[in-house]
Amino acid sequence: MTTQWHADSPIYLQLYQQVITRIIDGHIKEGEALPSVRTMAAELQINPITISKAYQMLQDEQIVEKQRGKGLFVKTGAPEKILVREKQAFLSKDWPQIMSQISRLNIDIDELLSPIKEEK
Amino acid sequence: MTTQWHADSPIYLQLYQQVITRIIDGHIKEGEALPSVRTMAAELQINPITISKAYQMLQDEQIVEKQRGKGLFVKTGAPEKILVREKQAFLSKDWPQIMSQISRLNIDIDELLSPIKEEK
Amino acid sequence: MTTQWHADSPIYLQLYQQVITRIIDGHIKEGEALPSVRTMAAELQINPITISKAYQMLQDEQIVEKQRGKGLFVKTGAPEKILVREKQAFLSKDWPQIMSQISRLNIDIDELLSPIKEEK
Amino acid sequence: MTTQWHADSPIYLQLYQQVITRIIDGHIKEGEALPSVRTMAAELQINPITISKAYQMLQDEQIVEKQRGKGLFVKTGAPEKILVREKQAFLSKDWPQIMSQISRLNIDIDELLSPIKEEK
DNA sequence: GTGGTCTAGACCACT
DNA sequence: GTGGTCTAGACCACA
Repeated sequence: MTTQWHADSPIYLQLYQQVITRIIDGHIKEGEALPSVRTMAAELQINPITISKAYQMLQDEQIVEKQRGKGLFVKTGAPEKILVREKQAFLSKDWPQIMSQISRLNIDIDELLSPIKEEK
Repeated sequence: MTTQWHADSPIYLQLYQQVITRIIDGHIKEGEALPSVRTMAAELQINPITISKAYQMLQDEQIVEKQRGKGLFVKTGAPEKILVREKQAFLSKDWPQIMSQISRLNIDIDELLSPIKEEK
Repeated sequence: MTTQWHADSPIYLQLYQQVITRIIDGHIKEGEALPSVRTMAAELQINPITISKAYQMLQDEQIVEKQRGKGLFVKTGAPEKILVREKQAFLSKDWPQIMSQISRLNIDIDELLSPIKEEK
Repeated sequence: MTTQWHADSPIYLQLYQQVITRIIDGHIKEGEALPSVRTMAAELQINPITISKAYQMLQDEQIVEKQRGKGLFVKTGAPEKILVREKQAFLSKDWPQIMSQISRLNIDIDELLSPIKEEK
């Protein structure tokens, strides 16, 4: 997991989001283990506490579970669960804001989408 | 200017964004004065320094100019300038991220847009 | 006296400096009157108090004197007096700072002066 | 960093200028950290917020970057960048004014420079 | 009246 | 430990 951090959001959140993404897209599968805090910390050159914070969030949200002495494992059903949750969040929170932003800036939606339509 | 603050971003930034919005939509016009720091502070029940911080940003970005002893005034050309700047920012930064998010979550674009199409 | 104000120094100081300059370069001569506060204020679209402040400085420095009921008049000997004073101030305060700035920025003096030498 | 404040410009600006100077002259090098806000505040007997204000300017100007939770570090390339910027500012803004001042006061340039020539 | 600066002290998020 | 934000209250320069 190679990464470049951007300054605007806390590292632990960026890391959290990355793990989420990798679970959704199948890079990390149900039942698989996450890299250990130490491994991760070494690889990403990051303070272990920061890693822990991200991992803690994943536990709090029931996405991974701790197996004592072994590490953290992706729970069964987690990928779908995440996908559904993120979709809902996007549709109910992000998208309305995006739409209002678009109309506020007087941007033409069709123009935004034309490149995509062409792909079809 | 009635307002409800949300916790996730600093007040001075929210205030800054609000002024920007009110300039874009024409509530505050070119050459007009912003409400004085003290007025604003009293009205919004906020520390004057917090207001100053927002106003300072607007000066730094050449959106507003100080007339010594009189107050802050919207510079001529500012509304268009802001609009262009925000549009560009949206198209080059926000929108690509939104698109990648949409494809990442495997969301159907037509579904997103159906409510809008119906408006037409 | 047509003028464009710049924001970085107070108007009354800019005005003061202008009068000084016009006395040095002979536009306003010994014994001549300054435009009245009111005239000046109307012409420059400036608060009369601001004009007064500049005029007061000129009185304090014995450059002009009040003739009751008539106005302010440039004292005899004022032009030379100013010239000497400003020269001294420049040589003892400004110039040393300029020199240190030049060396700090590692600027070549000859390069600065080449355009001038050519004039000769 | 020992300092004596002068009254005519705000402390945070003087501090800002000092840091700039120390970066140009190599006392603070690329990649190095600035003294922490608290350290500086204690050392200079100044309110931390005042320090922050100076540091904020340095960030806004891309001279220094924040490493979250670690402190502020001089960006690579910053020293040259600053030097170039300051030189340009001097040549395009300060120097012309100086020259006009010199001619206005009818000062002989060679006389100004004679002490320097002798150094050679 | 206007905005700008500074202090003292508190609280927060991040690493 | 780091910087960022906010408050309450004071003082100043400017018009």
